[in-house]
Amino acid sequence: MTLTDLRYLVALARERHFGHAAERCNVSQPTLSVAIKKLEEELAVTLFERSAADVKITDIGARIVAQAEKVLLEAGQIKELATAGRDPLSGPLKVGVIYTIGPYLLPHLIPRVHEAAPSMPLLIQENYTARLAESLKRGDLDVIVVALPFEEPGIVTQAVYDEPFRVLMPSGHTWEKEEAIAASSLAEAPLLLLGAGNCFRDQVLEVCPMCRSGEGLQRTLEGSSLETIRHMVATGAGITVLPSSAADPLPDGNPLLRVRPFVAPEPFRRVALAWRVTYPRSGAIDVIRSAILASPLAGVRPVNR
Amino acid sequence: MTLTDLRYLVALARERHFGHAAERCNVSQPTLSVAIKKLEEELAVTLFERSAADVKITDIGARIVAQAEKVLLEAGQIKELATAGRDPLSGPLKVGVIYTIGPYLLPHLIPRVHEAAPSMPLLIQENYTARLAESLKRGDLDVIVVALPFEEPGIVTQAVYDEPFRVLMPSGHTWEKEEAIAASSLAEAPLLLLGAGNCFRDQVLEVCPMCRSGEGLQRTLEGSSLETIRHMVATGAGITVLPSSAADPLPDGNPLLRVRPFVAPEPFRRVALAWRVTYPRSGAIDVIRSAILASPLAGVRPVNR
DNA sequence: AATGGCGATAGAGATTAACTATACAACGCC
DNA sequence: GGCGTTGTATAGTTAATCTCTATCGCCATT
Repeated sequence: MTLTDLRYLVALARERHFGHAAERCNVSQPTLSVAIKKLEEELAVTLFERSAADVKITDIGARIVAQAEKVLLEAGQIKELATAGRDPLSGPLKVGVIYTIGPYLLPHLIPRVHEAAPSMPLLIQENYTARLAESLKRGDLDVIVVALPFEEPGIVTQAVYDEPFRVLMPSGHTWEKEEAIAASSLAEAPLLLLGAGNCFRDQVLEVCPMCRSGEGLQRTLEGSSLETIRHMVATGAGITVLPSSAADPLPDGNPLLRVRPFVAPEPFRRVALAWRVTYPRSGAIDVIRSAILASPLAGVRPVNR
Repeated sequence: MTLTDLRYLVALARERHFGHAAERCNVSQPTLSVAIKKLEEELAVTLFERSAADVKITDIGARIVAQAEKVLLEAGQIKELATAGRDPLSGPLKVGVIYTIGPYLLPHLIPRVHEAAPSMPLLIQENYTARLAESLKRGDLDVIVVALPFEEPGIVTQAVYDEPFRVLMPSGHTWEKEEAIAASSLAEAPLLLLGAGNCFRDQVLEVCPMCRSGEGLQRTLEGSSLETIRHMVATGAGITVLPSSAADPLPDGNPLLRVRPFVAPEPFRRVALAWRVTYPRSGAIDVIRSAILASPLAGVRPVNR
């Protein structure tokens, strides 16, 4: 029993004439005859009474035809689903973003994606890189926004932008009069850092290797966020390093805080998109990338692909 | 897209492993691989993300699989319908009976059929032979009970029983003292007859050809029934001829009526079943025949097949 | 760098589906 | 009653499709 057989069956039930039904199915009369006969043998029931005068459907035949129509209808739905699903910009997209990017990127990203792909709602999760990577590999996420380096088997990445780091200090700090800060000097001040698991923490420590050893001078704030640290800096608890998208939007006239760049070469992080090599909706990822690049993130430099 | 493809699809969605899914479908892994690939091409959507680690279903794939399961379920219903319909004794049987048999046969027939084939309800219609024949050919009836001769293209008949004719007369009639009545004498008395269209009327006139010409002596009662005629005979309006199944059950002590046989050779009618040569439920017809023969119809003689 | 698991691909063989041509059955017509 | 017409079934051939075995290639792991 195949869907073709069922189509023949339904056609014959409608036409009550092998020749006409065959014509409607664009096959020859013997083809349809044989198919019906085989179907009757397979089901071991007589579906039609053939006589010279006409073709009559049996009671059981009529019931089976009705069921066959239902099958064909449901099968047609598959094609409809496929047609509807063919557009990579339709259907929800599950996006993951690391904590140190989300709050600054998403307010810009979301409306832009909505405009570019109105029927692609975003399901967003913020988390650590490691957690995002796991979700991505499991299929719980479709694409994630992380900082490089990021290498995972089966995952491809595409750099989107570079983002320089800034030094954030309280007003009145001794470095306030400097134009730019040298990375090496970070070890001198109490440096407030995010907890382990945040890649940004590691990147900052890489900028200033001495900070790692100069124990006591840096303080790790578990379960915290950049915003929390910013407030702590404002109270004079220490200094910190922020990505430009988090640091630069601060009103320069903020009475309690001062932002300074690093001396060249500026340390920076490279932000990238990552997805499974096998992920089929590349069009959706393109939209995300474009929307990120269209977002006004302070200080960032696009990376040419 | 075939039902087989959909079975492969559903299996793969369940197993998330080409090899295992193929095994479950009793085919080789390449067979399943190719089938899925072709399905994806036909639908122009990616249903699964393949990677070394595992097989993930896409969102659109999951929706299509759900739909495919629905299709397979409905298709399975076809087999169930066929299995249920394979028994010729299941499902209603549309039976036609001529007016001069119905009232005497059906009260016996119906309970016997119900006992022999409980899941075969009878849909019964009484009518003239010509009307029954038409309905039978149209397919509105499955089998009819008529008197022979009955010849129609595409229709087969099977004699069931012979039924002798009786003379019915009011008490006190001059023939009351006769043991048996000669057919030729019928022309002498006012003979009450059914209206045109009833085959029994023609059969009676054939028994007594003189009645046709002896005008005035026979009276045609249009729109009447044997029972009505019986009552008229009781009032002394004339005599009539009845089939034995209608005449013999009359209590012989009935004060108003007398029943006499014809002198040999007794005239009789041959009652038969008729159905389309193409009708597939011959088992159902056998049940009807057996039930008729098991019915206690007064005076009838079974006809060996 | 080697290995093993897993899906994709290639090529051969077998099955099946379709066609054309024709047989066969039934009915209607002359 | 023979004959033509109509309509379905059958035969035989060809083509498409399905499925197989064998093998490749990729990737992740040891």
